[in-house]
Amino acid sequence: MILEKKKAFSEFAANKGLRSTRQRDIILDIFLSTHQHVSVEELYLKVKASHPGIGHATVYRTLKLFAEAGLAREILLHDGQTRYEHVLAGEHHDHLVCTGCNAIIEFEDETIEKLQKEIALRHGFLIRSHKLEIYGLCACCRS
Amino acid sequence: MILEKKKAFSEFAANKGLRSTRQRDIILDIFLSTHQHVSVEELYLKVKASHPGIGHATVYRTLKLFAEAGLAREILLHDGQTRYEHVLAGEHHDHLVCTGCNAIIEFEDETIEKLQKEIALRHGFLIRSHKLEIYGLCACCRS
DNA sequence: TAAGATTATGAAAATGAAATTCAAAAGCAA
DNA sequence: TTGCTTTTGAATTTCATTTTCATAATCTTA
Ligand SMILES: [Mn+2]
Ligand SMILES: [Mn+2]
Ligand SMILES: [Zn+2]
Ligand SMILES: [Zn+2]
Repeated sequence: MILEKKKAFSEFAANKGLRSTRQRDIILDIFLSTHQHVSVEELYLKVKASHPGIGHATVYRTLKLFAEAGLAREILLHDGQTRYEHVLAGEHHDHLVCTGCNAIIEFEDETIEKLQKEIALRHGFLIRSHKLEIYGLCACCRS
Repeated sequence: MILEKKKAFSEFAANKGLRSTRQRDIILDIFLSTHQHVSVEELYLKVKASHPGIGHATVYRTLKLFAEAGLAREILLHDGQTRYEHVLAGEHHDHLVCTGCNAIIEFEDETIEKLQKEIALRHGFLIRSHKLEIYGLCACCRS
C-alpha cells in the first residue's frame, strides 16, 4: 500500500514534469507513516526531527502536491489548521469531530452520498466534492 | 421578522448584562438588511459606508455576539473568510457552493439529518452541530 | 560527465484574517 | 452628576500560510 502510493506519486510527478527530490521522498515517507489527519505543523515537526534542514515552505508545498496527486485530502476543521488525511483509492468517508478531545471518527454512509447526488441533480448542480462534518462529543467525552 | 430578531438580541444582551450601544444597533440593522452569507469584511464595508467611525474589531466582536445570541450562524467555506448567515428560528439548512461563481444554494434534507443522528447514535456521539457542504458547479456555470 | 537550462529549496519577509491591547469614550445605576 | 464598568477603535500582535529570491539540486543535451 505504501509502495503503491509512492509509485502513484512518482507517476504524477513524471506526468507533471516535476523533478524528483530528496525532500519530497522524505516528506512522502513520513506522511505515509503518520496516522490520519495530520496538521501541516505536526508533519513539519516530524520531518524536522529526522531532517532538520527541510523547511516549512517545502512541507506546505509538498502536501499540496500530494493532494493534487490524489494521495492526500486536505481537511479544514474548525481550528484554523489545515490537516491532511490519507486517501485510499476510491474510498470516501466523512467525520465525526469531538470538540472535547479533538478525536476524529470516520464514517461512511451510502444513503447520504446518494441523497446528495439527488439534491445536486434537483438543482442542476455538478458535484466536485463535498464535506460532512458532525461536531459534538464522543462517547468518552460525554461521560 | 426584523423586529423579532432585534428583540431577541436585546433579550440576549440583557441576559448577559451587555450594554446597549449605538454600534451594536447599527451593525445589527445592517446585518439584518443584508442577504445571506456575508463575510465580515463585506459587512464592515457596508457599515463603514454609513458610519465611518465604526472599526473592524467592533464588527468582528459584534458578529460573534449575534452568533452567540442565535440570530446568526458562522460559516467557513473554502475561501479563508468567515461568513455569517441569518438564522431563522428552528430552521436548518446546508449548502451547495459553486466554485465557479461563488453562488451558495441552500437546501434541506430531512433524511440526511435523520441519518446523521443514527450515525451519531451508533458511535455513542452527541451531536452539537454539523455542516454539509457540496462543492461544484451550479447550473449556470456548467453551461 | 560537464555545461546549461530549469526547477526546487529554505530563510526570511510578506500577507491577510482574526484577536488582542489599551487609552479614551460611552453606558448605567444610584 | 458621580463613579464604576463595559465598550470602542486605532494600532499592534498573532498565527497560519504564501511569496520572494538567492542558492542549490536536478535534468537534458551534447
Ligand atoms: Mn478522515
Ligand atoms: Mn445558508
Ligand atoms: Zn472526545
Ligand atoms: Zn456558479
